[in-house]
Amino acid sequence: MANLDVETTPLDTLSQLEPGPHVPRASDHVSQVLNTYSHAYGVAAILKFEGDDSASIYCALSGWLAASKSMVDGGRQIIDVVLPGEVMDLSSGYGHTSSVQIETLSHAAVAIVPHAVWARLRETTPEIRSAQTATNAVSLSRIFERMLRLGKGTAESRIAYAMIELCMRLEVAGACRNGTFHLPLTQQVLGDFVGLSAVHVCRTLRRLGRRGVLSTEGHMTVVIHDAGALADIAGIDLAYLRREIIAAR
Amino acid sequence: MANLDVETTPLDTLSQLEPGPHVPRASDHVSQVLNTYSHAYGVAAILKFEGDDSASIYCALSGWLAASKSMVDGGRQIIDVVLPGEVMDLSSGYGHTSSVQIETLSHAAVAIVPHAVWARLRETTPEIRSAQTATNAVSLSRIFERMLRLGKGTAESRIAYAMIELCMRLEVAGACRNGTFHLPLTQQVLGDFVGLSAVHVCRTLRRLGRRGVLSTEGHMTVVIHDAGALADIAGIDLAYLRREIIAAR
DNA sequence: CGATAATTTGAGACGTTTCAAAGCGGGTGG
DNA sequence: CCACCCGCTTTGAAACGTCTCAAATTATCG
Repeated sequence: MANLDVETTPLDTLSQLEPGPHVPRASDHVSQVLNTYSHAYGVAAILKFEGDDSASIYCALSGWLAASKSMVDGGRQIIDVVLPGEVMDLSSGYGHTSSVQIETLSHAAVAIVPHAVWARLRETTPEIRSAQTATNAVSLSRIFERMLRLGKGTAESRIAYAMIELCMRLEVAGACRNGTFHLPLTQQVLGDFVGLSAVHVCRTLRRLGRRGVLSTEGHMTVVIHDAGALADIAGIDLAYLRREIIAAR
Repeated sequence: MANLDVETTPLDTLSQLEPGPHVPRASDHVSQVLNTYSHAYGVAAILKFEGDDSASIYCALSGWLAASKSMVDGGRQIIDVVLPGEVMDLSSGYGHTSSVQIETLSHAAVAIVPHAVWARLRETTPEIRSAQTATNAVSLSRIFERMLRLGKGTAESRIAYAMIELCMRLEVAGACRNGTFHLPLTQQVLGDFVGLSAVHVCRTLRRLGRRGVLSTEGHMTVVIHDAGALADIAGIDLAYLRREIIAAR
């Protein structure tokens, strides 16, 4: 957690990236810019501390990022995760300090683009502009859904919701087929995301497993068997949620 | 909670409003626009349901508003509150549907300004533009702080944080002096804000009272006696928090 | 002043956390 | 290639915090 290995070797695997809708595959120019500012990181590398100036956007070219906050007594809450192909723009329009810490959850290639550069890109590329507007909106909606379950909501509904949300988002990037997807997270980290202890994440996951709703294989590969039941437990309507938290293409 | 009394009598008490920094007292033009679109509501009036189109901004001229979400089983979480003089712009830049419900927490005069109008106002009034940018940033920071405590954080730290945040925000509007301020909220509503049951809000408030950290008078008038102790319980640094969650003037 | 809503307090149930120990599993170095 | 080691998962048992239910008290509003 105090790891800070910054192997800032420019990444040349960018072309392998299957971009989500937020990073239109369109213009080579965009790819070029992302490539220029890309860096490779190990697991749990801290890209930015809370309180640092936030003057860049973060695009996960591969791997997962997290924006988190911590309490003095050590507890950590993950505010949002950034999946491959997604962009996190903390400072939508202001040059303030960051109220969250940015870190990698897995090995990751990250494009850290200065705001000035990104703004210029946005001006010259209408697709980027509209995509980002939509992205900001759905990000907020997702945070609100999670917040609702953090406040009112059992362990089961938090886990169920998280699985549904991550599945839907990964589908966009083609990283989820037939309800099967891999999470590069330990149960500890998943707990930091949904507001539960690692032990209770384990128990909850296994309880859902015993009921046949989902199953896990190896290190955090999840298979959703009964999406309807999972949605009931999460307390959401799948179609409504998709409209709410996935950016329209 | 199902109340929907819409007494849309245009409000002429606007001039009484002591505007916060978000609504620069400056141009009469702004006041005029707000006045044009202002309506008076009773307690618990629902201004917008979750899922409705969101094509307006909400400015609390007097009274408090809340943005909330509810679970199917009835639990409600208040995502954010809007204090007198503050503006809530859900759809910063997109014409989507709202992912939250907007309602009044008290009697309130609310300016509901269509986006098109507000956008024009923003273009012609630089102060509005920059104020709104700053407002958006601090709103997010506050939500993140609350989210952290919703996930990790005891009842005491949630209540303590809420009191500090509300006190700081009310100071801006001149509605808090020497740590004394009034909350137009029942303990039930406060519970919906901090993610606790009404009963536990009561217990926590009284426990803090017994320790001499704060006291309450009548219906939710709060007096903070020991801000330092309260900040410790909330797990924050007062100076840092103020920079983070209060818009620079 | 009476009706109604909100607060306060107690007691018990429930869900989650913590602590602890026992199984995997994957990676590394011998 | 095997054995070891370390981190992650799994499970149990007990402690803790919060919720629910219920009743008494206090405030508010008409």
